Amino acid sequence: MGDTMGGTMAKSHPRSVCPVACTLDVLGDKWTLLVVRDLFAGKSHYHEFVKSPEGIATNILADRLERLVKNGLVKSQPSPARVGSFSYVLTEKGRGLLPVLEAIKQWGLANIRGTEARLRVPSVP
Amino acid sequence: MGDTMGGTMAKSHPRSVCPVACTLDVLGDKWTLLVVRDLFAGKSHYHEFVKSPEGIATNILADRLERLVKNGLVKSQPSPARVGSFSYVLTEKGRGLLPVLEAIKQWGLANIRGTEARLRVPSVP
DNA sequence: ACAATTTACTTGCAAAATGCAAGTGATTGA
DNA sequence: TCAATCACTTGCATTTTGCAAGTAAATTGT
Repeated sequence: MGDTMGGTMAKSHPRSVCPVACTLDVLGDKWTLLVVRDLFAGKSHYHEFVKSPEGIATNILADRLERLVKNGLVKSQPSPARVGSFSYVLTEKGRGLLPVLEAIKQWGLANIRGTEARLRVPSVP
Repeated sequence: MGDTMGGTMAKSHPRSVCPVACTLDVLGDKWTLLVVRDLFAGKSHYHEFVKSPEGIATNILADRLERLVKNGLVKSQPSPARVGSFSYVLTEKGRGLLPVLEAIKQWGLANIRGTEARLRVPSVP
C-alpha cells in the first residue's frame, strides 16, 4: 500500500495566528479554490470536476477533495446512482467561502484582460 | 549567471478564461497574499517582510516581490534611506485586492480556531 | 452471457517549487 | 578600519506538481 502523494500529510501546526495565513494553509494553492468554485456551480462528481476547462489532473483532484473533506469544507456521501462512487457537497463552512470567491472573481474581471464571467454563483443553492 | 529559481518563469498562457482561475495564476500560493497583507499593513522593506511571524524564506520573498512587480500589483522604487535597496508599494491594482484579503480574513476568523485579528487594515491609506 | 466501455480513482516518475542554511557584496557606525 | 547590518543570491535536499498509464468495479451493447 504505497502512499505516493498528499494523502497522508499530517498538517502539523499553524504558521501563525493570522487568519489570512491560516486560511492560506487550507486553500493557498492553484487548485483548491477552483474545486470550490465548481462545487458552488453545482458540480458534485469526479468526472464533472475533471471536465472543467482548466484540466485538473486526477491525482491532484483526488488529493484536493480529500483535503477539503478533512478540513470540513466538503462532505462526501456515497452516490446513489453509482456504487463505489461519491458525491461531494459543500458544508456550511465551505459555503462560507462565497464572499472570498466573489471578491476574487471581481478582482479578476476588473484587472485581468480576457477573463469573463461564465455563470452566476447562486447565493444559497 | 545561473538562474536557480522562479526568476525566469515565462508565464505562458491562461488556463482558462475564468476570472477565478486567472487570479489564482497570479496569487494562488501560500506566500503571495501574505506579502500583500504586509504591504497593506504598511510594510515596504525587505527586512520587514522577513520579520513577519510566518517566517518567509528570503529566496521565496525575493521571487514573490519580483512576480508582484511583474504583474503590476506592486511598484518598487529605490529607497532614499539606503542605496541599492528598494521600497515596495502597492499599486492601484494591488490595492484592489483589499476586498479579497478582507473576505479571507473574515472567513479565517469565523472558521479557524485560534486565529485573531492583529491589526486593522486601512481602507484607503 | 460476456466483451467492450465507462467511471472513479491509483500509481510511477520526471520536472518544478519550497525550505533551509550559507554566502556575497555593498554600507553604515563606532 | 573593521565589525555588523542589509539586501539579496546560491546550493541543495525535500516536497509538490503534472502527465501518462494502470486498475478494478459497474454498466452497456449485442
